[in-house]
Amino acid sequence: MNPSPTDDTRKQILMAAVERILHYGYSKTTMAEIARDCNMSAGNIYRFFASKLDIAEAMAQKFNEESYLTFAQIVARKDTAANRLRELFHYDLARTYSAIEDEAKILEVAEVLAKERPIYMNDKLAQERVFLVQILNEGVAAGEFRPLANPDETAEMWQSALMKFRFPQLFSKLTLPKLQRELDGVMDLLLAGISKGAQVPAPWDGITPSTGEVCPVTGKLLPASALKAN
Amino acid sequence: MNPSPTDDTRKQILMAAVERILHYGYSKTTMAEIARDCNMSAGNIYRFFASKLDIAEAMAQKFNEESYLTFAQIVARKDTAANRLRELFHYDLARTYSAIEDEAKILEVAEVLAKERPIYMNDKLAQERVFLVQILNEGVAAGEFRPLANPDETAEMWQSALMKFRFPQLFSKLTLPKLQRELDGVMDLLLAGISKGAQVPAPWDGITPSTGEVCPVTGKLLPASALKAN
DNA sequence: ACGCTGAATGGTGTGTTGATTATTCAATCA
DNA sequence: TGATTGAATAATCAACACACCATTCAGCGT
Repeated sequence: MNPSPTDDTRKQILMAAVERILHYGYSKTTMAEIARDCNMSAGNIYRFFASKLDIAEAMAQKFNEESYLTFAQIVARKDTAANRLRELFHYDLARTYSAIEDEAKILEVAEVLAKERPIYMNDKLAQERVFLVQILNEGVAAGEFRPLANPDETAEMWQSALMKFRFPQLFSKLTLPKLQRELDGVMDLLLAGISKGAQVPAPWDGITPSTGEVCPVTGKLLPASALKAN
Repeated sequence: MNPSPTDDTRKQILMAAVERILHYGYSKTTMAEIARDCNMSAGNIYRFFASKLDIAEAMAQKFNEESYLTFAQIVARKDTAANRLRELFHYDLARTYSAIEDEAKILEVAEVLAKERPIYMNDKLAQERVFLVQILNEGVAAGEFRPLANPDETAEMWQSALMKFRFPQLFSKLTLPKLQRELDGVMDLLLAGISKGAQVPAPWDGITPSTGEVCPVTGKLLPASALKAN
């Protein structure tokens, strides 16, 4: 609970690592260098972090927790639920984008983490979903949105649909204004989809009328001429 | 117009290339091998394809055109617009997924093309959008959907939101049933968003009430403690 | 005992060399 | 003359040796 010396050392290591990684990149900074910055041996770092990858994860978590502070502010703000959802996603996009712009090396951390720690990406999404669900529920309670059968699932679907705007690997070469306009467009659709008058589509059974060849397993149409016979 | 000998040769080269690439992968098949299969010299291939990459593109285009045949069938089908949209995306997902499953080497072609020919990916999206716009317009005309200010833009937004389900690089490690369920969930939201009663959200000005620090440039909130001072 | 070091280890990058390969083009063929 | 070849070229790839680095742990110091 209280700041133990262990926590301090952990923080010190993390700070040294962040500084070096932001400057030289993840792969170019070595455990020995981080240790030297902290006046300790490389081996000793392992008493505080199980691996170099865990340092990257802690770094990302720190970055994300800073976002969560703002997310919390946005959630608490006196505004419509729709506006708060917009705020939240726009804030996230702008922050991630500018982080990459002026700290290009941070992209490498994101890539390493996405490849080597896919579970962390899921955790991150789950953490963020808490804020989304909160806003969604308030929007429903306020009569702004239609009743949602499963708000947590709705939040997941939002994340799915907005994936393009949340992962640097996917947008790093598009311009921010273009991304912002597109994000707005998708959110228009999603917001309309949970608006009061929206008609929830009937569950779809996936059965396809028989025109053309039908795959016996999935019931889906096959192309008129398949690359390969099934 | 008529099948000229030039077209025949082109087709022959493409067929030989497809066979080899599907079996050995893109990088492992050489122009010399393709040429040998066609009883010609490697140099001669360049009279029919400007580069090896163009062969990959032609291969992808052929694969996609097979899909477009089915897309056309789906568009022409007697069903609700909503069901046809579902059909179309489910068909595309299932076909792409199974292609990767039983022709793993095809993923390499997709990756090479995405990296070396990003423009082709845009073309592909534009080609597919034609089908989407058609269904959207019919849905509006039939009174099934609300009037759409700009159907082409709506189609773009759909593509944006469904990106996760259309690019093998993004989903190759998830299971098909999981993907199908998630695709349905996102489409539920998107369909509700264009349903008759849906309320189009008011345009958003992006101005944020002043709580916490505000970035002078974007007007967006900064995190309580930023990684780096601006 | 406990916290730490620094040498040992295995795996992973890196640089170099020698093929392979995509691509071009002057020369040949029909 | 137009279509095709195959040698020439420059770029990329593969293999090898070597250095480097993340990670471990036996032992030292406190």
